[in-house]
Amino acid sequence: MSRSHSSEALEAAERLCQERGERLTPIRKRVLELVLGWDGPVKAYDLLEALNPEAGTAKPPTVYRALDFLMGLGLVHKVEALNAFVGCTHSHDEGGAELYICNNCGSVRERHGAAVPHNTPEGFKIERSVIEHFGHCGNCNS
Amino acid sequence: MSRSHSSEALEAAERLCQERGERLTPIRKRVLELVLGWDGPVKAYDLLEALNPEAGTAKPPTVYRALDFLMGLGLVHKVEALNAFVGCTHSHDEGGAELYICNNCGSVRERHGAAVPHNTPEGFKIERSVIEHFGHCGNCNS
DNA sequence: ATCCGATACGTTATTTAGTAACACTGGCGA
DNA sequence: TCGCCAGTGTTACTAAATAACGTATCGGAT
Repeated sequence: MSRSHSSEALEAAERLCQERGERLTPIRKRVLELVLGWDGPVKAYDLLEALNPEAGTAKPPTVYRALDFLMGLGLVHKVEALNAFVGCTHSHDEGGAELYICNNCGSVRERHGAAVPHNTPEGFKIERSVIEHFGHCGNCNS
Repeated sequence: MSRSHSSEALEAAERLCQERGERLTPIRKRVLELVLGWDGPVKAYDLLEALNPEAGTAKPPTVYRALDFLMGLGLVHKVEALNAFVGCTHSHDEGGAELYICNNCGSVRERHGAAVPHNTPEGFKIERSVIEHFGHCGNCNS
């Protein structure tokens, strides 16, 4: 399960913030750690709960604001079909990710770059794509 | 705006139900009509509202049940990123649709068949794909 | 120094989405 | 005619997300 070292991702986050003149505040950092360390996609309210003993009594806006910020940086993606969030270690530059989500173990694999639609309607200019594949990963269907 | 004749789609729905031994009850039919006739993706609670003067006081389960049924038949798709629903006139057989949604006018175009991912993780078996492109349609970006 | 504006965070409340659980009904086959 | 069952009604609740406004903190300009 995507439990890759989050420490390097955190450093990447720091760097990214520097570059962009953004601030990786304690809350944002903590949320990022939680998302990265989570076993599969994580719900906002689960994050909230995880956040709470340690951060007083955080409320929904707190976690949603942090998530929005991190998504803006491309460090976190939302899984639209699950209303859940996944961390991203690639430090890619924009251009939506393509997600492969295992229904069995919850693991998420991420791919980038243009599974270019072959069949775009005449004149349609794509600005954002949501691409989420659900199924069974190599471990779970063997 | 996808205001194509819904009458033929309704007939197709009738046929489909016959084939499968399902029943296109008044509520289901009415919901399908509403979705097909709607200007762009429609929210469940807007359907509920539209349903209400005419159908007594429908409650959420009523509309969600109808939508689930219609999705099962492939006559309605959910736009995951919007928590909204769109009608489908293609009478295709399964195999998730690929949606092009205009951020400006709300129109939705639908495509089928395999924008086959070029980059699937080793061993991953896809069972369901959510593919939603947002941007501007030909009418709106010209 | 201190004032200012901007950014982030706290807090309350509300809206929007979706489902669980159970009761009722009407048709249809045994 | 009995009993099943799919469909619907109904109540209540959980989950997801945001609006609106108040408060704190930091950095730069005066």
